Amino acid sequence: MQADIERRIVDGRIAPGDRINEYSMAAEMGVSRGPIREACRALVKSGLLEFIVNRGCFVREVSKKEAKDLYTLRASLMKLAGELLATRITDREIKLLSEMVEEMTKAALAEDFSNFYEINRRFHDSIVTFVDNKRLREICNGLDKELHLYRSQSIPAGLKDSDREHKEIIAALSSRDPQRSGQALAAHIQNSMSRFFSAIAVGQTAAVPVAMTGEKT
Amino acid sequence: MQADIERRIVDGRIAPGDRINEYSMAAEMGVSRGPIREACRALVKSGLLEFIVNRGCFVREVSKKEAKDLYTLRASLMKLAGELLATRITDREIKLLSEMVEEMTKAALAEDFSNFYEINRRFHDSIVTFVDNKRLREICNGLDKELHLYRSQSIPAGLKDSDREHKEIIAALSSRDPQRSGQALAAHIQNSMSRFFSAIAVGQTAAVPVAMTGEKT
DNA sequence: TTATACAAAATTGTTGACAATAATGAAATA
DNA sequence: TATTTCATTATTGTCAACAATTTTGTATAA
Repeated sequence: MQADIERRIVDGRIAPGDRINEYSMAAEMGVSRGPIREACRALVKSGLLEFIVNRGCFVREVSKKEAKDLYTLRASLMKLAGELLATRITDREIKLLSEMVEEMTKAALAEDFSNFYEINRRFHDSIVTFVDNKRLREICNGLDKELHLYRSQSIPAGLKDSDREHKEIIAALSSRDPQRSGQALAAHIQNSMSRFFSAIAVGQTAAVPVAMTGEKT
Repeated sequence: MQADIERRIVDGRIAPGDRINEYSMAAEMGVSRGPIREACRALVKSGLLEFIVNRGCFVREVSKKEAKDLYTLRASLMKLAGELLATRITDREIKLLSEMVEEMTKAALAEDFSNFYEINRRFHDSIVTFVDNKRLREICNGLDKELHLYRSQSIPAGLKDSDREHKEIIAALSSRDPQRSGQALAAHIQNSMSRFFSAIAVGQTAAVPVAMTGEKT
């Protein structure tokens, strides 16, 4: 239920700014409004929805400033994840991560972006899972979903750089060096942010007609 | 409504492990079960309640391992807060923080622990507020509340050390040195954790009769 | 034409009732 | 006595209806 609404938000079927109409949503899902309202309260707390009394729940519109703040947070937490994981990661876990990076390399070559992004998501989730700090994982995944609200119209950019950074993350974790691992992960998130904002900036200047067909800046 | 239930949990009127009886809670608050259920869904997402289908919501029981994980997270985020704040803090903000520390010093001398903790809470909230990263603030305050579930029976301990660390935080922020500020805040949280677990350990060995009058380990 | 006032419709807020499930306690059995 | 079975009770899950509020559309006036 909650996961269902979440999916609709994350994959863009409901766009930022849209209101969740309790009645329609309930009808679509074949339930009454009660469960919908309950699910929405949880999504508000997790940052995907905004709630205005007597007006309802709206899909969050994440501003550029907020997106930067979220990236900063995420970079800091992934740094922590790297530091903690370096001293406890198992060979098996390194192998699993390596395999994902290999798959991503292939997907990048095949220009299969949606597959790349899905593996990428799993890659980052695996890292925070291996750290074995439940709340860290929840928060990181929450931030990722929130950022997705901003990135939704994301342009695939810098896959080659991303790939190189993934390999450095694996190397750092394999060396079991906390500092290097933390640094590798923090840098990767910060670079992702840079790449994303660069891609956006290009889109704004070079592709104005497209950008003006209904998107928000 | 949600804040009301939250208060009951944080100040211990409802203890960890207790179930939220929707009907009684609704009656106590003079509303029906709907709004109570909605509020509880939010509190589940924020980590204060645990939800089991067909059995209801229970106040989280935070294990020692989880408490350590939360402290680790909080230390890392407060470090980030220090790093970010150092380069943007205003003289006025430094003054406000200094005043709180002074008040805490007084409260510590007067052995007014509840007052000390309230100012301490405001002190830490002010720091994350001044950083101007909304989500960082929300997460830090959330972690604090969650930790409160574990610390609820907290023994006042190391107020003098805590006071000294607060002064170093002020000094570090005043010097506008990101590294030093981050370090001061991270150390403060880590030391808080150490002090707390030491106090707990003492209670377990030296004060067993007291510890056995109904508390949980 | 624009602005305002007001009625109608849509939507959220809240409730009480009923269904489904789990917890409790008493009776029957070993 | 201890254990199991089963009916009773308590509690959560869901719903549909109504109240309160906001939004929308229309008619009126400047």
